[in-house]
Amino acid sequence: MQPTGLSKADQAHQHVLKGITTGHYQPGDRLVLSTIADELGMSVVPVREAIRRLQTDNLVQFERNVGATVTGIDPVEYRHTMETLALTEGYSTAQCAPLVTQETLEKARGINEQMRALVAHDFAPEKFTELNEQFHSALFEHHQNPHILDLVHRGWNRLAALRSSTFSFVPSRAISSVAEHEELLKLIADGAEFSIIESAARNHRLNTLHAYLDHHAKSTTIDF
Amino acid sequence: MQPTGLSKADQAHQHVLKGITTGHYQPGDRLVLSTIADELGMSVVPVREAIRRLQTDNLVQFERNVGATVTGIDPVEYRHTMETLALTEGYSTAQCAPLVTQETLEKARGINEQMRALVAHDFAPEKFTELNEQFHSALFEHHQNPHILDLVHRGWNRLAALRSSTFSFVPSRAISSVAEHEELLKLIADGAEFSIIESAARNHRLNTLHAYLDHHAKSTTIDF
DNA sequence: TACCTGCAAATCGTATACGATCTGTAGCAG
DNA sequence: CTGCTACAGATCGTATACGATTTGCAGGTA
Repeated sequence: MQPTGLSKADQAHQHVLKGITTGHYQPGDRLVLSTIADELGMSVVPVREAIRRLQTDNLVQFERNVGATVTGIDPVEYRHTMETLALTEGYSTAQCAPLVTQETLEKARGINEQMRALVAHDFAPEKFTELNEQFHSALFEHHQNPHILDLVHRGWNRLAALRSSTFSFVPSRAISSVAEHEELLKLIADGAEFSIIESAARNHRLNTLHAYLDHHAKSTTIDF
Repeated sequence: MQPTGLSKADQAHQHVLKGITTGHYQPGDRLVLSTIADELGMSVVPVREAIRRLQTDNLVQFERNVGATVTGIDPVEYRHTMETLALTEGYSTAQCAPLVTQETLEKARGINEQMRALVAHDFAPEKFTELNEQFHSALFEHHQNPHILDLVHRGWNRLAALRSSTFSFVPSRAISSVAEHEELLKLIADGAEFSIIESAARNHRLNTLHAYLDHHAKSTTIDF
């Protein structure tokens, strides 16, 4: 075999992570160690390690002597995740702004135009969310602080796992989102100062969150 | 035995974490699974899990088929850690500000006075750092978002592990620090708005970082 | 019917055993 | 003396086996 193929624990990690993000494992599903081990043709030990890694990312809940379940779409959890992402991504975007090249700027504009077209014609929440991630990735991906970059990635992973794309529930938010993207790009292109860009990027995400919360408040009586 | 004592993996985790924060394990030390397992009278499996957990917190570095070492005092890592903590703690402090009770405020003032006394009389960096953590904990501990609170805690853990208390290298920073604490308390007591408190708390930590960087730049020729 | 008791199945937690990989060193060739 | 090779020790990676805990259900009792 290859001298440095991934360790089995890594394989298991990727497998389960993919299963969660693609929706093969639905929130609430149980993740039985032995079952997954059989599927991958390995013993339970590496699988166990993979599950625990996912646990620290809050992608699965783990109860001792009972087992692991995929973390559910708890509205409270959604709020916490979005808030954390607003914080980290906002900072990250602001700090990367001076480093954004003309080329990257163009790329981001292109993605945003695709999003605009999608909104106008046949809106598909999943595709929109995917483009949305690409758009933001382009703006923060070159962050110099690996810790913060890692936090941003974890946030996106968690959102993907929740599959609770706000745009599914609140399509109208997509329009504002595209407009805010354009504004953000303008700020970056103009070389706006750090705090301006940070709060723009942060509020952009918080606005999406609030759109969801407003929508949710109308469809349930439970206040959270 | 107790029906639900900690699992051995948890015991191992706590043991090694404590070893790192207390300095029993120094940065750069190797953490050999079998050795630790013997010390704790358990097999290597739980120890392995504990080490990997510490790895995701960036407290140890792990190389496949080689082993784990305690993360060293890399100035670059220190900067990244402090920057991340500035971000998360600043936000956390700002969001908790409206919830801070009169009682908590008094407690924080008391701690800060102890710090002031320490600076005036026999300055001890370790004690000062400990009080510093207590001071800030009081202000953010009731944060509603567990994700962010967790990030703050991880930051502090990492700092404790690095043991690279800025105040050891730059004692003069301690004086400014106490003054900034007082300012921060005043802002909270006066009910200053969110962004004011956030940037005050963030900059307070960044100032400590910069004090360290300036000091370090003078004592080495390596620019980073 | 409602509730308690006890057993059995499922599942996780850990120990032990063995194979895989890396690192350092001793020995040999040039 | 220098550089390469081969071997031995150390350490991790994983499989297998067994014990511990939880859960659910069946059966009995009030």
